[in-house]
Amino acid sequence: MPLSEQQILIMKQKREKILQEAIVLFSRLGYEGTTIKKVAAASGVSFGTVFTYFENKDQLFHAAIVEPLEEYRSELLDFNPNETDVFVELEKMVTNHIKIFSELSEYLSLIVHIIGQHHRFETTFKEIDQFYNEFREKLVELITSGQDAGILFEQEPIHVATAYFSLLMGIRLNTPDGADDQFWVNIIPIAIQLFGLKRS
Amino acid sequence: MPLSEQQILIMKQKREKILQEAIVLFSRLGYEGTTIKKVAAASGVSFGTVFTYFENKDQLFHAAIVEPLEEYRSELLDFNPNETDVFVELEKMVTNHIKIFSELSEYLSLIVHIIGQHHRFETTFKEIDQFYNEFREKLVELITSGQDAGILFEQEPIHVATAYFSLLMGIRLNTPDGADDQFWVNIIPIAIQLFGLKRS
Amino acid sequence: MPLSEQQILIMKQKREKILQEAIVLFSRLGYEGTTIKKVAAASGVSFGTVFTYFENKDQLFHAAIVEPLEEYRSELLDFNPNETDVFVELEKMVTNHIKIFSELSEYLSLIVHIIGQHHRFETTFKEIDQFYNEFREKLVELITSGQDAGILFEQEPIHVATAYFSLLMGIRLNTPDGADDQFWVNIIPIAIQLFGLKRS
Amino acid sequence: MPLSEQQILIMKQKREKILQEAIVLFSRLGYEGTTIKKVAAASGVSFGTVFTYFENKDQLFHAAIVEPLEEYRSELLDFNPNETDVFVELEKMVTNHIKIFSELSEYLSLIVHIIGQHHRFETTFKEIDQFYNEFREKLVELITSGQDAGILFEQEPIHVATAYFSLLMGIRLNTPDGADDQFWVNIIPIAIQLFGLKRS
DNA sequence: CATGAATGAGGATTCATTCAT
DNA sequence: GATGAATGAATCCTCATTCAT
Repeated sequence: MPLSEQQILIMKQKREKILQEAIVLFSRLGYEGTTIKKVAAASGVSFGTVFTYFENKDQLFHAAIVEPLEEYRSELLDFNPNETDVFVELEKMVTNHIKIFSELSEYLSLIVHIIGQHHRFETTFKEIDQFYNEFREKLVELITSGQDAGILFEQEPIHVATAYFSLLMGIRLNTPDGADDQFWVNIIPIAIQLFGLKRS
Repeated sequence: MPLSEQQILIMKQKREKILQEAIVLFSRLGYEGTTIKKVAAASGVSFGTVFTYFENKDQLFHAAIVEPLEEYRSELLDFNPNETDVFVELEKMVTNHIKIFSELSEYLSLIVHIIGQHHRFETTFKEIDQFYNEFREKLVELITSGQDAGILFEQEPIHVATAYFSLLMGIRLNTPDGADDQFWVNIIPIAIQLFGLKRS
Repeated sequence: MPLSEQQILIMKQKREKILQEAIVLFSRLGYEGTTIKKVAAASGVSFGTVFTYFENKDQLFHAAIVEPLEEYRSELLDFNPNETDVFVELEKMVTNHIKIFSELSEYLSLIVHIIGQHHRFETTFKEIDQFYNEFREKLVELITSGQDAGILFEQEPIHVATAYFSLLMGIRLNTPDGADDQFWVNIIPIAIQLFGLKRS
Repeated sequence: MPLSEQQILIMKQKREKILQEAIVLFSRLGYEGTTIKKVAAASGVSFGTVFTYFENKDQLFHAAIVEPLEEYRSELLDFNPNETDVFVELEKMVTNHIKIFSELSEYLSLIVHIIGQHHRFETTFKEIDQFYNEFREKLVELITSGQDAGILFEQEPIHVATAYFSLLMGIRLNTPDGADDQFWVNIIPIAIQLFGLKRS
């Protein structure tokens, strides 16, 4: 007797709830600081139920990293590296990225947690690293376009891409969650400078 | 019976050794991942000896963060915000900072560990935050000098300072330990751009 | 709505299947090593179904011991203690017993498991013990017959019976499952010696 | 500062105490039925202390099997297979073996526990099996001597050895701990019969 | 009746901390 | 001061059992 659609939906939601709470806890308390007990309490399920949805703590952690990564991937890669008007595209892209990062909060702490301890979380780290490289490659294309079009100063594109991503991450890391929107808006032109936009 | 000078020296060295190994372990394995036993083994002292020098694990952790911070503080604040030739001072400063950060490695992971989890390590975090503010304030002075002298574009100085520090941290975080010196040299001009240097 | 005959048959078979697999698992893995999940998987039924047929794990365990015991009881007691030709009867009996024990394998491990831990499985142990006594009593009759007839040396019959049963059990226990038939045949005359058969 | 002799002695005794209690518990309750908590309580030490002396439960179990085995090995192998007077040697040996087995009690249940579940305790089982083979080989020598000397009937020696050991084990297994000495004495002549002693 | 999600008690193990030597 | 044995709280995980569907 298979589960009813209703049941399946409830289970999906329960799994999602556990995962969301796990992300928050992992990012605030780290891997060891987060206990299954805490995750269960935060999710409003019993201790054992966490294990119904995730085989073990490691797997929960892995899922907490990787599943949201997929969502962010498309959002962050949503720019056209071959756009003719590089200036406009760049501004649009940075604005978008800043917005995304400003809302990332908890999750980014988690990512940083992994990067900072990649020795420990190798498998998971690799997935992040792969996205990181993908992201930079697409940025390189855009930067090269801009340099070819004479809109950007000549700089090694990969280094610019690295610096740009690092800036986004560093700022998000150094900025308390409560920062107002204006702060993030102010950062936009500063970040754009990294690309070496020629001022007319 | 007072300890001989010899004794005191040996004890100082022992404490220092334990602290150094603790920094490495904490940064690689995180707070919970690091055990006193591991610290003792790495330092070549017995288990109980760690407690002779540090009251408990928390205190050891705190010391592992705060004590090196003092060293880095003076190194990082070693620039003159009122220098007449802002351009030269800026270049010197950035070069110096990049050098420091490129060598920071293990320790910075630790700092990031704390920042990412400031909820957990409040007291320790405050000390880092205080340095962070001090650093930015001094940068603001320099940036303002540059803007007043017409060498830098007008931008909100505090945001530039924030972005600059974030960039340093973000890059160090995203760069594997083995990166060669040339990489870091290449970052220098890109970082300088953040300050809005007018190109002639 | 009463169940159809068909239904009842299917259920009986299902119960039997579960019990058989439980016997195998209990004997290989012990009581705690055997989980309901494993039993369910081995029986091709779902987890909860096991509880449809057996109230709880203890009951399943008890059934796994006791139900086959009934089968073996009649097989093992199938000899005539008052037979005139004790020699023939003895040989027939031992041959039969050896055959039964050689095929017992898994199940006997289980019995031994209980005997070895009678403190834990008291109720179940008593059932085994009762059969043990019944078996020995009937053996005593046969032995007494033989001694009275002057075919067997005088020895305390109950001790001979005890030794005989112990031998059967000990051999089965010490012999790997794969032993060939010849081995078991070779044991027959050796076992018979226990009874003190006068050699002519 | 090394531990004092006094300390070392106390520790040795403590380890021995834990091991002894573990043997009793393992044999009464089986592997899973025995918990570290119970072992600790029975030994009068705290929970964590058990782990000071034994790395984990598996190791404790292994030690509980193997360490006494060494003691019993020499006791059980203490007979001369080349003795001229096989009859005397045989009687002496059996008497000795019966005595040992009668006192073995708890420990033998443990051995049986392993043998009955050799699938699960492979490494440990191998050590027992090795002793088993060693014991039978030495018995074979004695039996062969007896047959060569015309004192024993011709029977396949290895099978006799197997049956003899099985008898010892089976009896010990089927006999409650409280059995009086007389019972064991009575078993001696019955056991000797297995060897096929020619009656004069 | 069959299924399998939910629950939480119980078990092995780790580890910070204490303290006697 | 140095050592490491003793302790037990806290953690992850398993699993029997319940019960809604």
